[in-house]
Amino acid sequence: MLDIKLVRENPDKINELLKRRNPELSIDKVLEIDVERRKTQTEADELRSLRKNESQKIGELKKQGQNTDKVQEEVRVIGEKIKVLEEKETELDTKQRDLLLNIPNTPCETAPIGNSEEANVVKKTVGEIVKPAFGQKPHWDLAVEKNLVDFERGVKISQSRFSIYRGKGAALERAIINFFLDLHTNEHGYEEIMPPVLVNSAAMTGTGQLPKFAEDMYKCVDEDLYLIPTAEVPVTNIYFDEILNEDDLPKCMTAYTPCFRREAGSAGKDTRGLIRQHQFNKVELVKLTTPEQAEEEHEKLTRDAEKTLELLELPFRRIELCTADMGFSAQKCYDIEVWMPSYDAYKEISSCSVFGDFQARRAGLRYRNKATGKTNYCWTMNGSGLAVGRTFAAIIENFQQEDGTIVIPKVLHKYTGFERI
RNA sequence: GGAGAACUGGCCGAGUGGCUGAAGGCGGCACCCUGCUAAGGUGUUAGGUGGAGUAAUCUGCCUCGAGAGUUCGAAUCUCUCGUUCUCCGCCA
Repeated sequence: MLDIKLVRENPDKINELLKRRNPELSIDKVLEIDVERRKTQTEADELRSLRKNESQKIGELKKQGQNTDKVQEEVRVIGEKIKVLEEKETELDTKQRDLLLNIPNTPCETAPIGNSEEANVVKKTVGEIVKPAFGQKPHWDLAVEKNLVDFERGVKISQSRFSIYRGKGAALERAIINFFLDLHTNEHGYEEIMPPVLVNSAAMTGTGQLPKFAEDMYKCVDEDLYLIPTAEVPVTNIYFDEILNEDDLPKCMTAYTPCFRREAGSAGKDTRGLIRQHQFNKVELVKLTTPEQAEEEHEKLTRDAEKTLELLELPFRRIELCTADMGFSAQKCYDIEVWMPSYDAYKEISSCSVFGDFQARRAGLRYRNKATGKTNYCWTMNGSGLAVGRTFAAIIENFQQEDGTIVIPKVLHKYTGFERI
């Protein structure tokens, strides 16, 4: 959620930044309501102040044993007026909040400007793309052939885009998860978190999934609970409505969870294989930082995610997303894309975003500034490190041999217990 | 699911209708004292949202789990909901 004070003070700047995302975005409507809201509040405040003072007088008069009927009646009338104003206040307040909740974050100044993914900027490319003479099979064929993933029976017990890892496939998926977690906790200094995968609407609102993206999530019928679309939601909200000490920042956390997405708008896209499933495994990285730490910590976080691919020896590249391609809550975002032979292209495998205080304002994540004693909103950022299923797909596609076997990357051997499939 | 108890500032904890945005303690911060990474003293320290001012700062209002109600006036009384603890029941 954008800071209303900032919006009020720099309306032109905010509008300009928002329009870099989408020319239709504007905060004008919010500002209109803001003016009225403040006016109403001032009126109500004055009346409340009056009531308070008068009520206090009644107390004193009663102590002196005087009759207070007349004053009481006057104050009662004031109370009625206050009630009317308070209703208006609440209404305007809600309206303003609703509008703000549906406005995306402003992209940072340096984000590449553009109106489609064409404008994304490649920042670096790592590893060589080897196109073997024999021609690699796409992972959806290879995984079925080797009985690593059972797509058809997954659909039978659930629905389309749900699948079953089995045998060495399940072992490989588990190995990747463990490898990621071990690397991030032991080498990169993250705390491992194993959070609930069902969370309430407050948490979903805190990280920006609600109210705008309600139709993309699975929701419990009888309770205020949603299946998480990413571990970002429970992990970022761990400190919901808390005030942290500056000394405790940055908070670096990593979590493996299954993730659940309805993929409402993507019918027909990536229907084959593991790329776009309704349920998938992901190891997430989340950091809560001060604004000063944010840039450096984001670079580190992105490198931490990239490190996993380097160790797996998968070719990948980092791109910086342009203003139109960034997620709702992000102000800056790097995507890491891994080489996928079946697409003959790089495919997104991790998104490392900085949210500024956009999420923290929604989630009430604050810290106490050591020098001034004042509280401040944290900055939040996250990145998947990485989508496990996509990593799985990349491994079996990139490392298949002419003889039909798949060579497992060395770093995984101690987790899988086998070196080839 | 049923019964009882509880929910107050960063934390602990007083507070049963006006003098309480809230005693006291801990923790934090500042300064002082002290010859050794100890102990002590003094002061300071909630959040939100408005208004005035270039600013330092001054000032109104709201907030004692959430919401509704009673009242001239609610942390304090009533109701609903949530959460926690204890006991009972149920349990793939």
